[in-house]
Amino acid sequence: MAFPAALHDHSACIHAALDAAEAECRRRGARLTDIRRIVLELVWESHRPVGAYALLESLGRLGRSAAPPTVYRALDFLLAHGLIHRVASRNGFIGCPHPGHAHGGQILLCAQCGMAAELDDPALDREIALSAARLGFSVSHQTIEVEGLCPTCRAQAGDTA
Amino acid sequence: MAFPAALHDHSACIHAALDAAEAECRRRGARLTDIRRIVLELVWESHRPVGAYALLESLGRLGRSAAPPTVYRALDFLLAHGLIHRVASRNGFIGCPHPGHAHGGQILLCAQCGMAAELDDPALDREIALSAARLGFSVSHQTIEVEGLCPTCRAQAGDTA
DNA sequence: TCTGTTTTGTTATGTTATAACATACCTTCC
DNA sequence: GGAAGGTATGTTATAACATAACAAAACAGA
Ligand SMILES: [Zn+2]
Ligand SMILES: [Zn+2]
Ligand SMILES: [Zn+2]
Ligand SMILES: [Zn+2]
Repeated sequence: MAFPAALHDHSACIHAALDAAEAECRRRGARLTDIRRIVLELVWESHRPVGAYALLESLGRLGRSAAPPTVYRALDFLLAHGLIHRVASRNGFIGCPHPGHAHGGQILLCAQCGMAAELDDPALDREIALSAARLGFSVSHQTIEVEGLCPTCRAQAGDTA
Repeated sequence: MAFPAALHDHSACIHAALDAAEAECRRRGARLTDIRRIVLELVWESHRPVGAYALLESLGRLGRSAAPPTVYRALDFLLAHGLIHRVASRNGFIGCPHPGHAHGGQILLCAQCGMAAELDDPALDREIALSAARLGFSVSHQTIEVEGLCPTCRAQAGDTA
């Protein structure tokens, strides 16, 4: 899962995500309604976490103005079916590039440009489960949010390490 | 860092935390004022994450009623000096049992009883840094919040695994 | 004591999230 | 087609979390 480059064909990202979502919903017998699809599309407008109220405004700009519960319900649906991840440290949401494929949320966040990417390292999951087990704790769900500098921003800052 | 047992001498936890905080502030030349000490004590009232507004109410009950900024300022101070950790997924705060000793936030949260404990596994930090580096990402700060069942609650649920 | 700095108080407001209930919309079975 | 039951959305209000901006007080060093 590479970090998104500053410039890339982002419409491809959106299309891929929407297609994957359709497929996943079909597979699960879940209904990807208009509102849900639109919200997912809006979440995918960038690779940065988006807040619920920003989505609300975007909806308004599309002539689909709504109240908070509408957005939160759509987000809940998308979360429940693994189509987006919640970014707790930012009160925001990002699209998941590979729904269906089981994985906990391991998210990299660039402090400079705000871009997010998934780490998705199974060794990490294992290490956490193992480490927790040593304390007698059994893991059901984990949130990993890592802040730092993305490759692009490091290069800009002259970080050659 | 063991998971706190359901029944334990919690006044000892509080005393130890307060003493450690005094020491750490002395060492740093930071002023642990009345309000800050009281808020820290209130954070330590349990091993569960506490919200800012719950602290506000507790303060009121102590006859020390205050407005939100007072509590948030105290929390900011305690965070800045590593005396508490923020639990992003719960909008809450827990006391740090070993301030001074550098460590990222690795927090275990029991879904049943709500108790929290720190994992504090350096191997985990290393694995994250390494894994991120493979994507060209340099880590500055990480939030790990793991939900699951604590030993006590597992036993209660009959989980023998 | 004076002076500058840090801390706390106070008021107002911004931001994020949910409760509760009404309405509309599909789906299935008759 | 029409009723019944479930699912989804609309709507209003409010709860929960967090900060901006400025005033007053406490503190520390000269
Ligand atoms: Zn893209
Ligand atoms: Zn970046
Ligand atoms: Zn304790
Ligand atoms: Zn428990």
